[in-house]
Amino acid sequence: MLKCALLGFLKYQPKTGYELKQTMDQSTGHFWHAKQSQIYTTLKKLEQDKFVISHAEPQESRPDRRVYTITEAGDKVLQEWLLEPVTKPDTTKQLLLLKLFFSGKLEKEAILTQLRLIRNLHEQQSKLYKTSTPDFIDEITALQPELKQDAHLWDAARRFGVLYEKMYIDWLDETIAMVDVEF
Amino acid sequence: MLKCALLGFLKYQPKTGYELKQTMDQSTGHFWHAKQSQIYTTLKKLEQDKFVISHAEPQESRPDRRVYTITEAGDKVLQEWLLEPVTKPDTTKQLLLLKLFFSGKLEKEAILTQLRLIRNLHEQQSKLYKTSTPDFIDEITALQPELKQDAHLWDAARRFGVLYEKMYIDWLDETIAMVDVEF
DNA sequence: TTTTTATATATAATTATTTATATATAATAA
DNA sequence: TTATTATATATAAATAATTATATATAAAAA
Repeated sequence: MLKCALLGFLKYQPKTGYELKQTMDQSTGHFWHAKQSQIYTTLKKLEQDKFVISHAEPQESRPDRRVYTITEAGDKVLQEWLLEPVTKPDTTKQLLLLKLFFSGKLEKEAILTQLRLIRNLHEQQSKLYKTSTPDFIDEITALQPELKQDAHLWDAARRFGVLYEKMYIDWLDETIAMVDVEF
Repeated sequence: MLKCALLGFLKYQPKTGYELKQTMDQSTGHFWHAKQSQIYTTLKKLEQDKFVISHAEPQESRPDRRVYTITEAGDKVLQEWLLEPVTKPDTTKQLLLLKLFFSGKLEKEAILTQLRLIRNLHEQQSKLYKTSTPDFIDEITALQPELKQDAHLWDAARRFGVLYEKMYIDWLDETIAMVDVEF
């Protein structure tokens, strides 16, 4: 799937591995991420498959930038992947839920400490999504009107993050209250 | 992490790989899962590490059952893992969000089809969580009063599933309406 | 002035996970 | 009666992902 994600970004414009890592972290980071090493190795595979081509751009006093460009074949697999229906809900792995599930014999304070720590993390995460929707879409549309629909979908993904963090914090508060009463 | 999950289950009682797979699917399935093959190979590693021991139970006309029991060393690592704080929110991978993110150039109907399909899946998933909380806890507590706290935590995990599915469907409805207007 | 951050790429080693396959039988459902 | 589901374990092969490491320089911050 990372292959398709990288093709998706390269469809907008050619990029280096370094730039792809940053773009991912800043845009899809909250629902799709990859380590730097995985991005570089996946770009190599994509080039072997002829879905991207690369060229080196020399720089003074730094390693060459290797810029990747999507090919027609790459564009085709991207398009096919986008149209392929998603047939099952994602099975996410939630470390906190897993630990909590087995924590019945822990002391009350150990559980509450765990929950409060995670609450802080989600509180912080929640703040990252504060930009308001209309502003964001207006800004993009003013500069690049051809990206209007893209901007709406990017914002939908952001809104997912907003709702998710709100839900998570609500659940934590409910759960903290429950542990406080029942343990 | 699967290692710790398996130890967590074996702490309650000895189990076979087959039973662990079923127990996982039915309990932690919505926030932690594993394929059968991974469970069997992980059990082997756990036995090499002396965190579990196994013995074969002969059966007529079927392969022997291999029953795994947690050891003292295994119990210790489980305990340590449970107390270790979770230091970052889980970075989940959401295939639908990833596709949607790159779908700005697709036709309106292609996007709506994708979103409606997923909505059905989450609608179904949502129904799996309907059991009411007090009933569930009462039932377990009546039979095994020593599991009262465990039952409360298991139910907290279930409630997470309920809230998550509700949030997801709300977001899908919002997003479907947006695509309907803007595309 | 020393450390950190940012710019840039790359590989090795390990761990985690999935997919596919093999074997074998009994009970149940179509 | 035929196909599927449930019971049971196990390995091979492939893919995905993480962790660690190496190299090199400039700018900015502590």
